[in-house]
Amino acid sequence: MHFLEELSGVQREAATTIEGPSLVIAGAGSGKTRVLTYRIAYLLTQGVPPWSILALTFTNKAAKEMKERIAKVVGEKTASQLWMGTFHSIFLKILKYDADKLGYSKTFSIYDTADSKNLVSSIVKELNLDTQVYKPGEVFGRISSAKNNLITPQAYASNTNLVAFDRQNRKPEIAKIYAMYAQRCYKASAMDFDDLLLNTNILFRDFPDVLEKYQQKFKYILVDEYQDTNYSQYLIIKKLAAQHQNVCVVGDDAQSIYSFRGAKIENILNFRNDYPSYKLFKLEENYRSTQNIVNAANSVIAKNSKQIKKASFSSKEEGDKIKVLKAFTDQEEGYIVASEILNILQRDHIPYKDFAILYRTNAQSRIFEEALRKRNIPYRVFGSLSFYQRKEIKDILAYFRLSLNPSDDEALKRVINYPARGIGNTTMERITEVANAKDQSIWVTLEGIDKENHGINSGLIKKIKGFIGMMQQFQSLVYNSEAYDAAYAIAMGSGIIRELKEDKSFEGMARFQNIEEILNSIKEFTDTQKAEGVTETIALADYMENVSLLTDADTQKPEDRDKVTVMTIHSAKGLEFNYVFLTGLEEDLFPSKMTLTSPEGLEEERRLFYVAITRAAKKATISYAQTRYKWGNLSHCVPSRFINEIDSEWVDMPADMNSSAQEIETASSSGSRFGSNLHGKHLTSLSQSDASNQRSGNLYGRTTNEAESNSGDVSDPTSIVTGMQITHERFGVGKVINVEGEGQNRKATVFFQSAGQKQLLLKFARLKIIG
DNA sequence: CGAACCGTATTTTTT
DNA sequence: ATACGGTTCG
Repeated sequence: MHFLEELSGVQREAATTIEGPSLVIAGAGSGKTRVLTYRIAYLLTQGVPPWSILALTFTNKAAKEMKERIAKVVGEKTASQLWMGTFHSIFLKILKYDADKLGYSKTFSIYDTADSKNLVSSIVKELNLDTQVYKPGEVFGRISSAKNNLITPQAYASNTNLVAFDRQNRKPEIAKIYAMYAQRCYKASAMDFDDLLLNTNILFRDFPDVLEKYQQKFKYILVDEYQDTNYSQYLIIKKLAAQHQNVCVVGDDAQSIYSFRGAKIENILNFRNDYPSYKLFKLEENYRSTQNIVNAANSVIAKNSKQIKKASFSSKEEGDKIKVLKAFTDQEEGYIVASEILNILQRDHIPYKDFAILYRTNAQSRIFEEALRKRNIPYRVFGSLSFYQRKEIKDILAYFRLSLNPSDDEALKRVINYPARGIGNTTMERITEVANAKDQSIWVTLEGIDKENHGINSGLIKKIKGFIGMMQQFQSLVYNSEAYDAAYAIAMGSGIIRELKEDKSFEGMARFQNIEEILNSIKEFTDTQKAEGVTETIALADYMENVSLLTDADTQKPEDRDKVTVMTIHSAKGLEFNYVFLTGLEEDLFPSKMTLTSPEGLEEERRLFYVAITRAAKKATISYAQTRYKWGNLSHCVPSRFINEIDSEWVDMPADMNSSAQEIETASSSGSRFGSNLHGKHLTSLSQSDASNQRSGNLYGRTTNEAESNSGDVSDPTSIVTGMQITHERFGVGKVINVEGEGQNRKATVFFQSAGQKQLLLKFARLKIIG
């Protein structure tokens, strides 16, 4: 058990105290993954069979990495027999086995968020309700949080609080929508993400023998990121652990950032009440980050009221202070961050993968993508438009789903007229109406289209029959062929391949490649399974089970190994990087405007900030922009309160933290017309890293004669208007995006081919109009 | 039915 | 800015 030597005193105790309930409070970077990994390895070396260990992680990636580390200690074969994965994937596995007990098909589908919202939307329309009032996303949110609190439609309708709340919000029909939604999912033999947990609870409640089977099976239960479990998850664990009580939960209340998904920080705070005989382990030493980073993070989180007391500290070097970068525009923020990365790269010769750019919202990714691409810095964006959310991927997966589960109405609606086969909206509306009236799936209704045509003409019936015939072929394929063969036949037979091949546009070709990629991944999946010793035929159903809960963070291609990571703070949870750029630190963006309605909301944003900054091992850099495009127009930004909440001891502020409005004023009233470094600085305000800018700080500092000798110069600022092409004496060709202000204060936002977006005070700008 | 056009809402975070 | 939904015309 040499591996235990890699653990510190507390870590080792936490890893080897295996009997009874344990609560491990693990601060950021305190080696909690290591503790979990070695605890499992330790259990295995003590003779505990791998299949009696249940380890629940927050992401597939975390599970995969942990499994690999365990495999190194105990061997591949043993590690592969562990029950380790996300809540959703583990309970999907359990539900697959007993789905029929709950009245679902064994090949039930999984509705992703988009499917769920579509279904809600069609129910809202069906009930003749206003979609402006009953916004699908919002209604689905209500449904989702009800499910995560184990509130069934019946319970919802009779819960006076919920009903009163909805009535107050002028949405009294939500209970009804929820009931219909649940019914439709059930009829379609489909579960949404929340159902995977809810139905597990129902299975355990209604089938005590099943519960007992798993209670006995799982002698040791481990839960990672316990602070982010919701009530539904909490109860599953409680039930499973009831017999052996060998439950070890690991978490950090300071890193609870998923309350919007129903996570209850109370779960970790109340552990002591649920398991009074629990043992507490506090991992307080941060082995990841420098002292400066840990101190800065602590100084901010101290502003929160709800927390378990712990003293997080670092014994590593002091390190650099947190650096704060100010940018004039969002574009410039991208430019500065990219420059800074390039600087460090050139100075230290370190790999790209040491860097991460983090932000609050996915919408911010584009600017960084552009900036990195311009500088040829390889990067990988996570989230935003995940591979599995792309239209073509969802289309082909819908064919697979419908082949496996003909009741899957959402899949059917997606594919019946893609590629176009002349079965349009009117027809589908009619069919759907009949299906709903008869309380049967659309598929069954289509099958019976002959007998009672519902005002559908013979041409259409022929088309529908064609579709049915095709799907029936696919249905037999998925059961009788290997996964890849079936998938390939469906891709061809459905006409998807033909459709995409015809599209010669750049996007069309990309879509075609994506289809190829998914087919390859199926091939890869079957090959891996075979390599792992599975001898039966690998069917498409096996692949679908595997793929339905994957996110793009789970799929790393070899060529992605050394790239700058670009992602939201939420997805960065659990990861670490030497250099972290925490961007968009502006009020209403981070903290997000949506959260500022409640103190709890702000506290969660603060925890998010804590998570973000503690991702950094060596250095954390914070940036904000003074202006940013929101919904297509320029808006003014105020630096985030979180910047000021960092104890000034641990942070390097830019010389002036003024707002841009004040600066413009200073600039125009500062007297000297030329040669003012101040103007050069604030108008370009590029990074310290851009040496050429620094040196040409007085770029406007020409003599009047020189300037006037240039006959094309703009002498009258009012002659600059939006849309005009101009050249700037240093930035070159650019296009005027926006002009605002009057007289001396007139300024223009200009997009330059070479330098990106700049804001220029026209009074000082040397411009030439070229078109 | 389907392509083309127009208007509007969208940006919180994810399994 | 853009994507999506709804409307209109061929």
